[in-house]
Amino acid sequence: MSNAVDIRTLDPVSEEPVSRQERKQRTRQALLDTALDLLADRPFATLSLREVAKGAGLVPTAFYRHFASMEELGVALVEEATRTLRGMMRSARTDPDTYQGMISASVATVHQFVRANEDHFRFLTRERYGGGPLARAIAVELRMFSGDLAIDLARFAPLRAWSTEDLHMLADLIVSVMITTTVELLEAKPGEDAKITGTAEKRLRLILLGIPRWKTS
Amino acid sequence: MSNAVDIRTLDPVSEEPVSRQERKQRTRQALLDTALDLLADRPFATLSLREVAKGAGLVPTAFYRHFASMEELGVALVEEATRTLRGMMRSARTDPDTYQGMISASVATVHQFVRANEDHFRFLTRERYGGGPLARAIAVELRMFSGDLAIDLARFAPLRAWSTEDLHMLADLIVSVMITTTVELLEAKPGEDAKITGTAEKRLRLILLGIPRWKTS
DNA sequence: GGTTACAGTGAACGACTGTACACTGAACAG
DNA sequence: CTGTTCAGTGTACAGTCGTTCACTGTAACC
Repeated sequence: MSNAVDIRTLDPVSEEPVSRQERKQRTRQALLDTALDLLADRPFATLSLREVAKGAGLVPTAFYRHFASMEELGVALVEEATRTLRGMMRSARTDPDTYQGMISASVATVHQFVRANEDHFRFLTRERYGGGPLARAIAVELRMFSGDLAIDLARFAPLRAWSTEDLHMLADLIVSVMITTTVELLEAKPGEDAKITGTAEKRLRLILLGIPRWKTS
Repeated sequence: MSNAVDIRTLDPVSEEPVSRQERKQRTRQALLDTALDLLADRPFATLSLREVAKGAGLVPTAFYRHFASMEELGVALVEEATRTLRGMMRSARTDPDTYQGMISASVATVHQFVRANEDHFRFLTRERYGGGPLARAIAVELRMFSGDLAIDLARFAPLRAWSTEDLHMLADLIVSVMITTTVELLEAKPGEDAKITGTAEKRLRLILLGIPRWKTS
């Protein structure tokens, strides 16, 4: 009566016997993946331990072999999505020579990363404002993101003389434009990407136009 | 054994006998109010019909006398919160003579309305990104908000020549700054208000500084 | 080769969920 | 005064929830 399946026969590619801890890590990842799937159209707080376990092909109690609670899985999800976010920031960090080059390159990077990791960005933007501990964890990460951006901005000649407070103000503003753009991309119907990225570039260009006239405090 | 209480004796102020439909409207409002209370630290989707009913002093089944489902209550909540939002927009619509005057007045209005209606703004910002039908309804409302702002902006001399597309781009940018400011206010610890509104004014000032140099398309 | 560690199973629990149904009593219309 | 309307009650049911506990089989260890 057992409908259990020998996992080793499932994937014809990996014939080598997988170690036990490797298998454990795989099911852990399966739990994270199905959770992310289920989160496509609902907030994290509505996920039940049971449906995540079922989605990963597990009996409910087996869940506890990997996470002590759903909240702990949520934290792991934040870490995973955050890794993607940091990857994006690393990709965006270039030393372009012109404003326009910097703008279009940054927007293109955001566009590319959002489209390649929709689940992660949807999760981050959803839960950022959802309240609870996840929102706080994501807020901390975004502040780091913004702080790093401020440091990068400080290297640009027109911003050399700016106070650190004003640099943070500018960085936050840019980040908020990027978040807005991300949400727009995630809610967009197919074919609207070009328009969204175009508007995003405009917004950044307008902001940067104000820089030369700014009197820092 | 009945612990029912004659409602008319509860409030010593309103002695006059209230009509039936008036009473119905009161309990309906009680349902909305307790829902808003419970939403202080969790997303709407986690609210149960039973706890909202209990919070309003009702037996679960009585809930259906007022709303066909929790989702319908959510829609009513969006309408209520949206009314506050429109009130804010109406208050902010002045014809100031200077940029700086317009900026500080607008930020002050946002500050005042957010502090006076924290529940409504928390609900709106939380559910805006929470997915589901509520998020869509709120998104529609915010687009209207942004559209109205674009029309207002069109009256300013420096923006007379701008294309409507660019005006919408600018309006969206300003709205996104206002939303960011609202979230910051709602997450602020006591005493941080001045700093937050100050930063908000800076962000708007920076944006407006770019306007004269903008070449509209 | 015998023993241990441990990922996953399956049954059971008490609490909570939305909803159906028959009801009560007071405000209302005639 | 009489009959109707209807906001609110109480009971009940079928699901789902998180969590417990004793268990099984196999990879890993000595």
